[in-house]
Amino acid sequence: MVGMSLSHVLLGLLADRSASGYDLLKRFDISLANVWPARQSQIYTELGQLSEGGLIKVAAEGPRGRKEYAITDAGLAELRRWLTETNPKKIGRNEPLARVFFLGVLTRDQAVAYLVEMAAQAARGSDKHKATDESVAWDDSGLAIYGRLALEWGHRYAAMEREWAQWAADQIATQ
Amino acid sequence: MVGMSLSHVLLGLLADRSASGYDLLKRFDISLANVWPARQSQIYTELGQLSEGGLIKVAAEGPRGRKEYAITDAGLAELRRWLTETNPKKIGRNEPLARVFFLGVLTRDQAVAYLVEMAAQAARGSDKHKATDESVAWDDSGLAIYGRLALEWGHRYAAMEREWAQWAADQIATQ
DNA sequence: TGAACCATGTAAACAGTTACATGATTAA
DNA sequence: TTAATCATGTAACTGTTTACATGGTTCA
Repeated sequence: MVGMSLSHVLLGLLADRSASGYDLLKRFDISLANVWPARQSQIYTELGQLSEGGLIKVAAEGPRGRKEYAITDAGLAELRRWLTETNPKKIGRNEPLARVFFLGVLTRDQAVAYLVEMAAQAARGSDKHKATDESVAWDDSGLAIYGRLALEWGHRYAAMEREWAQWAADQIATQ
Repeated sequence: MVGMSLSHVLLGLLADRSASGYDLLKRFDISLANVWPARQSQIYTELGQLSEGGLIKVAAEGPRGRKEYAITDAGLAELRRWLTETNPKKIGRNEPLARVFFLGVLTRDQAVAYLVEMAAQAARGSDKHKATDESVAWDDSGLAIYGRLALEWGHRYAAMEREWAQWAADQIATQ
């Protein structure tokens, strides 16, 4: 097990259903893009390593060199071990918020504009969430059930950020 | 300019006040640890590169080989350029939330326990924020003013996550 | 027949973490 | 005198991004 997190995310997606690298890439885009982004090259590399390590296997080959991967028993055990016996590291990087610390080097107008833009971005995020919610064909698989919980998190996050950014812009503007 | 983000964060801290690598390391811990963590080795390496690039300079040398860095005019210009002319990438990794997607491979009790622990963690985060707020000697520098806004963000974030996790645990438990 | 999409793979560069390594100064 | 703190630096490794490279299949 080389990559500690992307590898487990891939195991999680394959636990829901077998898929090719290409399928997984698209599934990332609709579900995990906001919490664990991954590039095409990284996904293919990681699939190769997981396969070599016996945590997934090529279950079928299709046209255009398509390889459909399925999780193995060892992979499922590893996924469960990761979820129950290791702690997620909670610290995450947040560039938009990191920038806020340094707005003091700009003019007040520029700082307010930055915060207003953050609020607008959050509002746009809300709309996008709503659209995703309506467009995704939710089945009753575990991934769909928990994916909807995560979507609700995104909804609340966007609302919180919009309100905070409006409040912050007001603090600076009326200071 | 090699590192795109840590380098700018260091410029931002040095714009507030000159400091040594050691000082910066501690300032990270109290202010930026939750939005842009950085290790000692990374900070020292980056300071070397910024210095080589003329964005900061050694303003004074003290005991034990201490080097106090100060931002240069070029560095301040670069910081402003970064803040006003480039867009922050908003996507960030969130491992605790990423794991939520895959709770379907666990038993219901295990999944609920995971969400309850997330709520507890968020509650502990709230307490820690309050403690930080009270312990930090806030001056009226730009960094202090905007740092307080970021602290309020952390406060609201923790409250949102606590409420969401409680709601989510309830959804699964009573399903 | 050409555009859109399906599908995979590698190499180089960059960013971040862990581990190692050293030594001076201060305060109890 | 010894423990805590101050202070810097490098090497190896892991993880991520960008760029390059190739070609098959489907549908209008």
